[in-house]
Formats: sequence, C-alpha cells, structure tokens
Amino acid sequence: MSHSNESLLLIDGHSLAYRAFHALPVENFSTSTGQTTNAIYGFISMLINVLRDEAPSHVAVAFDLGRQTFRLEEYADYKAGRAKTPPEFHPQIDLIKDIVTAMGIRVVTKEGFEADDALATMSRLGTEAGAEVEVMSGDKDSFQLATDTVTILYPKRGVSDLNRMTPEAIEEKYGVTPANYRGLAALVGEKADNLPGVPGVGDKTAAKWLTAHGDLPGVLEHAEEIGGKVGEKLRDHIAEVERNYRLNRLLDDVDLGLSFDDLAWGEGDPTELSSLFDQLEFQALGRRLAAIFPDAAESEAETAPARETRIETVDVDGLLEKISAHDVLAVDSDARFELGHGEARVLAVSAEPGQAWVVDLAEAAASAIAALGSAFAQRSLILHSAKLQIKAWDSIGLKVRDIGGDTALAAYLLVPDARSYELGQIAADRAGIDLSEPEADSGQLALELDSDATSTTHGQRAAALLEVHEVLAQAVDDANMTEVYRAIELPLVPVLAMMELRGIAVDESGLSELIEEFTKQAEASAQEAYDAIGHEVNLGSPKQLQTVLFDELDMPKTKRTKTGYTTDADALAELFVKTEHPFLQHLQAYRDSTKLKQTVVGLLKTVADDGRIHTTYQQTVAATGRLSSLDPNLQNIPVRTESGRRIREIFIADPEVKGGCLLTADYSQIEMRIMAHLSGDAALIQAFKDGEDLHSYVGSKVFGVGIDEVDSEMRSKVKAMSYGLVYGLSAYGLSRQLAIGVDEAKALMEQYFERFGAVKDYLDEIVEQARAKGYTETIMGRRRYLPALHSDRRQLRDMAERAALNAPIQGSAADIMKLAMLKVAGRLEDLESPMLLQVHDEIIVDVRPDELDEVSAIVTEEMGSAYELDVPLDVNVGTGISWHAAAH
DNA sequence: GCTACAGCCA
DNA sequence: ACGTGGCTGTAGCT
Repeated sequence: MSHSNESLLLIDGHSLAYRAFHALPVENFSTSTGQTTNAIYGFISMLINVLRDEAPSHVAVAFDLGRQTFRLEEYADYKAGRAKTPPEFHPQIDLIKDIVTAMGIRVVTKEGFEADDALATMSRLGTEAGAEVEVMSGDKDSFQLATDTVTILYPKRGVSDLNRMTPEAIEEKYGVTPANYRGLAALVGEKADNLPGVPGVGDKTAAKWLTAHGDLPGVLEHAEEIGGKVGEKLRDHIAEVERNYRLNRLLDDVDLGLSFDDLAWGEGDPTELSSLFDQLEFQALGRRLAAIFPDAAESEAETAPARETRIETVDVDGLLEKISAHDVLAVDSDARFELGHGEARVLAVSAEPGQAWVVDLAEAAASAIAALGSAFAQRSLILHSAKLQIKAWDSIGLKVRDIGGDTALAAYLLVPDARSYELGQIAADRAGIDLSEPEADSGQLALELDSDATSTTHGQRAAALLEVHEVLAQAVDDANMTEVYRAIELPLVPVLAMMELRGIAVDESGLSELIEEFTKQAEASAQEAYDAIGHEVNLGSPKQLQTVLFDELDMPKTKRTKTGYTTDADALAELFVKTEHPFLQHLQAYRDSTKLKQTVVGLLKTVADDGRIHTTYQQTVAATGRLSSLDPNLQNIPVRTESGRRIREIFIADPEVKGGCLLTADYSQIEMRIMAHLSGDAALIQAFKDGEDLHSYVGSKVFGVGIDEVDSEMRSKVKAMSYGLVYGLSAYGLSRQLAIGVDEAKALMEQYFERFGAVKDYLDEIVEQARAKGYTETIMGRRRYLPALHSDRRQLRDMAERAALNAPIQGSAADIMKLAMLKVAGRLEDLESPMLLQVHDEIIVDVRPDELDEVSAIVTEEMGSAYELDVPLDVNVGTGISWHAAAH
C-alpha cells in the first residue's frame, strides 16, 4: 500500500501546552466557573493553526505519562531542580486530551517513556509508510529526528510562530547534521533536564569538534588531542557527556501498539467538541475551528458568516487596468526592511471589500513598477503599517510619498497602550473579520487562485483593509482625533520613512577605535576590582555581586529587589560613602566602560553597506504619543559624561558632501512651558515671557530671595522639583533624589505650590478629569485611556495617577514636535538638506554647505511656531561636523 | 525564549 | 510603595 500523498503531523503535547501556559497570562484566561484555560487556549489555537497550514492526513499528539521514565532510572537527578509546575497546569492537560480526541486526533502516551520517544517511534512509522512527517515540539532533542522527509516545527517565541527546522536549517544554525545534534547537545549540556555538559563548551565549540572527528564517539576517542583549557575540561567531563549521550537519544522502537494507519485523522465527535468549547467559553476559537472542521461549531455559524474573498493573480499591466476606475485602494505586501535594504515580492491590491488582485513584483519590469508608482500617486492608499511598506517598496523602485490611511496608526490612536496592532487582531476586534480563517470554497470562487499561501494571505489582508479602516476612521472621528490622525500621524509616515531610508553617516573606524578603548578600560577596571577582593567574579551578574558585597564583605543591605538586594549605581555610591571599599569604585568604573562598549558594539553591528545607520522609528509604541527608536535606538546615545559624548563624535555629516555639517535644533524646557501653558500659572508664564533662567526664577520665588541670590544648591533643588512634578513626584521621591529629609522635601513642595498655585490646581484637575472621563487629552486631542484610575489596588491606582499627570504634558510635547517636523520637512523639500533624526525634543538635519543659513532659519522658525502657546517656544540651534560638535 | 536587573536617553 | 515614557545587553532560568 502506498502512502506517497500522505503526511503525518506529530505533536509533543506536554511541551507545547507548557509553553502556552507560560506565554499567556493566567489571569486573562479563566471561565466564569473559575477553570483556568490559558494552556488549553494556547495549545488548541496553535493546533488549529498548524492543522490549517499543514493539512495533514495523519495526526497524533503525544503526552508524557508520569515522571518515572527509564531515564530517571538511570540518572536519579534527571530533570531535578525544575521549578514545581503550578497547580493550574495539570488539570488543563486532561481537557486538552479530551478536545484533541474529540477532534478525531489520536492521543498517545506510554508508561515509562517520554512524549519524545513516542514521537520518534511514530516518526519512524510515518517514514516507513512513505509519508511526509512533521514533528512539532518545543524540545530541541527532537532535532535529531530531522531528515529529508521529516521536518521539525519548533516554536520561535511564545506559541504563535514556528521555525521549520529541516536538516539544512539545523546545520545552518548549529553547524552539525541532525544525526550529530545529539552529540552536540551531550557536549553542551541541557539545563532544563539537569544534564550539565562540558563547562565552557557552547554550540560553536561542540560543532567544531564533531565536524573534526565525525561524531561524538570520534570526539571522545580523540579527546586527548584537543588542546587548551576546553580540551582539559572535556577530559574531566567525559563521564557526564557519555551519560548525556545515552539519555538524550530518542527511542524510535517503543511498543505503542499502533500502526501508521491508526494515526489517520478521523472524524471525531463534533457534538462533544462543541460542548467542550461551550464549557470552556471559547468563542473565537470555535469559529476558527469551524473553518477546518465545519461540523464542530454549527451554533456559531450565524455569528461568523463565512467570508468570501475573490483573489485574482494578475501582472502589473492587468492591475493598472483593474484599478483605473478606483480612487481608493487598499494595499498590502510581504514588505521586509533590514539594515537599510528592503524587499517586497507579493503585492495585493483591493478596491472593494472581499476582493483583491495580487501581483508578483519580482516578475515586473522597472518601467511597470514606475507606472504603478504613478498610478498609486493619484489615488488614496489604505495600508497597515504603511511606513514599512513604503520603505520596502522604495528599495524596489516603487515610490509612494503619501498615504490615505493606516489601520495600525488609527488603532494606536484609539488604544495607545495596546500590546500590539496586528491586522488580524484589529480586523477581528473591530470588524468581526477573521483573517486567520482560510477561504471556504475559495477554489471555486477564485478565477485564478495562486497556490502560494503568501499571495492568499496578503490578498485577504488587502481585501479586509478597506472595511477595517472604515470602522477605525469612524471611531477616530467619534473620539475627536481626526485632526491628530489626518494632520499629524498620517503625513508623518512618509517623513519618517524618508529619514529612515536616508540614515545617518557614521565613522566606522572611529567606532572600532572606541570599542578598543572602552574594552581596555573595562579590562583594567575589572582587574582592579578583582584585586580589591582577592578573586575573580562575574561583574555582570547582580547575583554574584550580592554574594561579594553582602556575604563576603558584609556591607549593609541596600534596597530590596524581587530577587535580593540592589547593586545599582545609586546603591553602590551609598555603600562607598559608608565603607570606602575600593571594589565599589572599580565595579562602577567597569560598569561605565562596559556599558559604553556595548553601546558602540551595538551601533557597529547596525551599520549598513552604505556606511550609515538606519534606525526605525516606532509610531505606535509610546502610550503618550512620542516616537520611539529601535534597531538601533538612536534616542539613547550617551551625552551626560565626557566619554559618553565621544560616541556622538562618530555620527557625522554626509562624507560625500564637501563642507557639509550636521545641525541640531532642540526645544528648551518644552515640558515646563507646556505645564505653564496648560496650568495658566501667571508667575510661570511671566518667567518664560521674560526669558528668565527658569530654575533661578523659580528658586527666587520658592526661597523668597532675589534672583541673583539663588545659589547653585537652591537652583538644583528647584530644578529637580520642577522636572519631578511633570512625572508625579512624591515628597518621599524628592527627598531620596536630593538626599534630604522627607520633611524638608515636603516643605519645599509646599513652598513651591504656594508660589505656583495654578500648577497644583492643574495637576489635581488632570487626575480628577481623567477619572471622570476615563482618559487624558493633549493639546491636539490625543487621548490616553487610564481605567486603572478606578482600580481598587492602590499601587496600580497610584501608577495610573502619575501616568495621568504626565501624559498630557509629554504627549503635548510630542504633538508639537511632530507638527514641527511636518513643517520643517515641507520646507526642506525644495532643498538638498535632509532631516535625519528626532530625539523627542531635538531634530538633526544634514546640511549642505550653501544651505546652512536657510536651513537654520527654517528650523528655528518652524519649530518656534509649530503651535502657539501662552509662552514662547525657544529653539536652540547648533552646527558641527559631528553630532557632538553640533551640540550647543 | 522568558524575566530580572542594570543603565542609557528625553 | 514611593517620578513618566522608551530600548538594549547580560545573566540565569525554563
């Protein structure tokens, strides 16, 4: 009997349920009767996805049965030291087994063996029957099973993404064949199973040895010839390695009493399945299941009408013709962008809900792509995460400079502190569209269905976009955020895209020199630290440092953390005052240098082929409305210390332009100005209008002295106080920061509020209003919802109150900066000087030599007039060859 | 792969 | 418990 068209899916139930249990928060998953369901939900969700994607003919889920395995018999400490499984976990396993069985899938367990052994055995059965086999397991030991016909599906992170580990993928990642993976694991060891390997040997070393000597027995035979410290360690640990090698072999000849045919995916029991899902209160999951298992969720049929998406594959000319009559288009693609270079192949366009055209951009001529760009330019484009799309398309010549809507941005404005803004989630939540669902009968409806799953995916996304955006745009309008959306966030997208595409030039050899220098400093400090205590210790390990400080040196205990006592910089400084132990200074010096080194190493890794660093701005991350920057983060480049500032010297003006320079322009005290404006405090407003030194002015009022009599100590107290207010600082916090008594801090705050009474009224009012309305608002009407203001948990409520104090101020500053960037970008369009970076209250422009005066004037004018407050907006401008030199 | 800690920025 | 908003690296654990 031939099974050549058959495929077998094997799943390690225990390891994946365990992952799901930890990936999904327990508190969000329980039924009205108190049954915890996070592991069930996560596992079944994952199962549905993989069944949908792989469509296997045969399936089995294996579970461990009890703890007593042959491995435990050989090695009493096998898997010892594992944290005890929380009590909520095991009851869920039984329910998972029930559901799996009701789905017509074989559940396999075998006393005395682990799930992995059952998987190995069934994998052999499948292979012998000529089937394609896929093994889904969270245990890396399964890698040894990979062959040309056996692929391991290994969960990437959480439970949603799977890595397809083919023999090639395993070789690429670990440098060894699947057959040798066992040997590699034996050498490196497995912490989760309490199987220590050879100390100091990681994947790289193990792979080197295995390659040199063929396999693990070969390595052990030639152990004598392996030099260095690691060779010695290997010889010292041969017994452990041999033990690991015996224990991590998966047995493929366990007597399961099953044949391949017994694993066929059967009909199951739809009635039972429905009842289980009802009992567990799974609704969305029931609908997703219905897609692959039509009988299972009949009752849900009317709440989730089957959606039809007509997807048609066309070439660019065909697409141009199709879209000619449409003004609004939804577009999605498989956009990617890394290290300054983007890619996109599959482009899906939709002009009405439920319909999409898909083109393969890789097969399109440059002229066709240019024509597509022109057609797009005349239409309003609705996208999801438009900036990524624009950047990826730019790399292949498809230039888009304007967008009509972005579902991610709209969803962000509506819920600015959501965990993610994935289209699937938004579509399901806002428009009841389930994008994870495959098409019912799509084969009949599609005129020319592309077999490639990617084109279906992007086609369905594009087809859903118009409807999803419609709903979101209405909600944005209902929340009075249309201006923020259409006049700020949307037009900012192409501006940011251009900044990211351009990137900032760096001096690579300068970076390398800094690494060398900081490394030397770190090594010297580490040595001095070791000398001070008489032995070596991992200075990067807070845990080991605690042993040194509090056990060996018997220093007084610092502030508690969850896992012990803090060793942070403030605590080290305090300890030094008390003990004067030199170790503390060397440790701090070590930390300073390694931190700088890491920063520079991180930067060097991100330099693209064009010698420039292209950061990515996140427009939907900060709950207040700020941008954030990542890969690398260019918004936290050191500036406070002299050595830190040297890192800013390597960010330079475009070296291709002779005589150019960088220009930095920043707002001075923008948050305090916004506080003055929003509170309407007459004294504070007057201070800004008079152009007084703010902190000296406030100091003179608070301490009742002349402005010239405010000494530096008074000034710094008041400065800390002013900034602290914006963040909801307490008297206790102020006392800690200024190292003064709580009473003194309290008195200081009272004095402050006596002089600036409107500020206090305003701060009180913000919280009160937020409590009543449920959200705070910025000057542009950007909202932040704070339901925790009503929490009965004190700590959560306090945090929400501080967030409420800060959000309108930080958020209004973000609004103003975004408005300024739009104006500056608009006026720089006709010049050759591009804007490169934004760091919250600062922008950096690469200035062509003949444009310096004009750019300087533009930036000052536009930033200064971006938004009219009751106080002036002061802008400082500086220029220089590097970011450091341009500081002022 | 996750959390905790530490530390950099506005 | 005690100041907001971010990102990244290492250690130590699953």
